[in-house]
Amino acid sequence: MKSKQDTLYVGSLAKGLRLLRAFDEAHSALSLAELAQRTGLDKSGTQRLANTLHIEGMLDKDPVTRRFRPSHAWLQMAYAYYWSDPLIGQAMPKLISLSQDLGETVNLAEISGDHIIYVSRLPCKRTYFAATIIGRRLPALSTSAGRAMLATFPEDERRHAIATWPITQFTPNTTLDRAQIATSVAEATREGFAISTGQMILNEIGVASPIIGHDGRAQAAVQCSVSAHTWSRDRIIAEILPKLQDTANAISPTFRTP
Amino acid sequence: MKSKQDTLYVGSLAKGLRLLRAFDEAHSALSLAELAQRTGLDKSGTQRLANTLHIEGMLDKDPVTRRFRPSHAWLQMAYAYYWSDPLIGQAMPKLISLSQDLGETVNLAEISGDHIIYVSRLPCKRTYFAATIIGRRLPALSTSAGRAMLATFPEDERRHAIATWPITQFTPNTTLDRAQIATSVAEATREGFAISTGQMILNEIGVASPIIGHDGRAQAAVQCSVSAHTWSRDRIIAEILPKLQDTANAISPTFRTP
DNA sequence: TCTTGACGTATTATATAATGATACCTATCA
DNA sequence: TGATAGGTATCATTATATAATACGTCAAGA
Repeated sequence: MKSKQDTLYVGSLAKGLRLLRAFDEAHSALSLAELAQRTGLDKSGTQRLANTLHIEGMLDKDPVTRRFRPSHAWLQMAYAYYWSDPLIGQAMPKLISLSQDLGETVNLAEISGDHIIYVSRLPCKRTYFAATIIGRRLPALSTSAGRAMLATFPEDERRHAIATWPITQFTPNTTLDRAQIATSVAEATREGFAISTGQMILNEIGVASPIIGHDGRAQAAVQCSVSAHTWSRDRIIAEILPKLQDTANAISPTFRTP
Repeated sequence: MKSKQDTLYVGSLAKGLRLLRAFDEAHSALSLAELAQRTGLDKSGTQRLANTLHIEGMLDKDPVTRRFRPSHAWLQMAYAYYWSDPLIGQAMPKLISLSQDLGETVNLAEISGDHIIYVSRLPCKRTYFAATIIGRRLPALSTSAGRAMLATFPEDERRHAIATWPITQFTPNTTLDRAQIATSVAEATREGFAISTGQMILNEIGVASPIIGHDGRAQAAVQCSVSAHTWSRDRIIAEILPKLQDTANAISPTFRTP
């Protein structure tokens, strides 16, 4: 086995993390054998690592099926994350007000490489499960929040991102044409917000307004998801957007004081 | 250094987890030295472990202050947790309806040893930060949710818990007298719900209704937090409780089908 | 009822990979 | 300018993780 950068790199720890990452939406409870298969580790190693994680309280083990599952510790990690994110403390009360005001689902998204990640979600309507829980990562180019943020980046960076960042087709309407995305982002640069339709799920419209940092770049965006059945583009711009932008702007100034 | 259970236990992995656990609400960004101090590991070890976690994307490193912070991966872990919790998928849409219906903050709590942990939170009003984020662990005996769940346990277990589980004084009103807690839990056993005042924060009232599993024990509870300034005990029981219990009951049956 | 195979668990000899001491570098402050 | 503290890099040593193997258990199929 190879070390990525010898001597400052602890392989066993990295392997343990591989086990943790083996769990996702499609793999919520894994047997030892599945764990071994998904991580590419051998049986013995998986056994030892999984046992260690179990003893340390990172994995629960069903006493009858012998399957491992994420433990409550995984939620505590989110808790610790929230305290460490300089944005979230500022944003939270304002997002709550906004969601109550709009009566629609409000999200806070941050950029995470070439994806966005939903850091906070305040669902107001029944939607599909994945839209109600935090930590979801989506290709930035396919989301209103991602486009709104990207729109604040320097032009060359923007162009590079549009050309290279990944796109996954979620619905028949997911925009795969990068030229079209470029248009959408350019519009967002001009207008200061992004709007997208049916990218993740059909008949869902997303609007997003960037939260601008001290350097002019957005690290985050306030986003709102509504149903196309009850909302038109014009009405969104007239009724939702102003409040959305006010909220985003209200969060911006205090972010990372210089 | 000693292994807890020789040979099936990987010490380096466990130490790496110690680093992760060093982050909490009071320690959101740690320098190498602080990390070493908080984990009790030596400088070299901390360096290697922290580096590994950084390379693997578990810790972000501020390039200027050189401090480590939880990365977005910590939120992804919460995401994976949600898919693995058999209760949450059932509960989520019903909790959303409830919170919209009540216009008050609704939480889903689960038992976690002698604590409760908030698994889902739907804040509807501005409150203190910690009440808006998931993953918070609180002593079960000091919370309405904890008492509501405990109330469904067999009597000897209940008695043992009341006698031994930890209590932390958060406010001047936090009940420290275990006899009083016993009374409160007994009442919850009779009535099928628990109500508590000013345990975590002054002028906050919590009501909780247990979600009963197939074995008659509650693994979770639906909880609602309101302000004592606008709500009386009687009005809570008249207006909030019925809906709260309906929701809890609606979640129960499908939980862990036999 | 016996055979087979898949899976979880336990043991052990071996050498790899984690270790911790030490030295180096870079800031900050007196 | 010198001293201190904190971060970074190097290296010999052996403790510790490893992978092979063997054992136990259960369920399916013949």
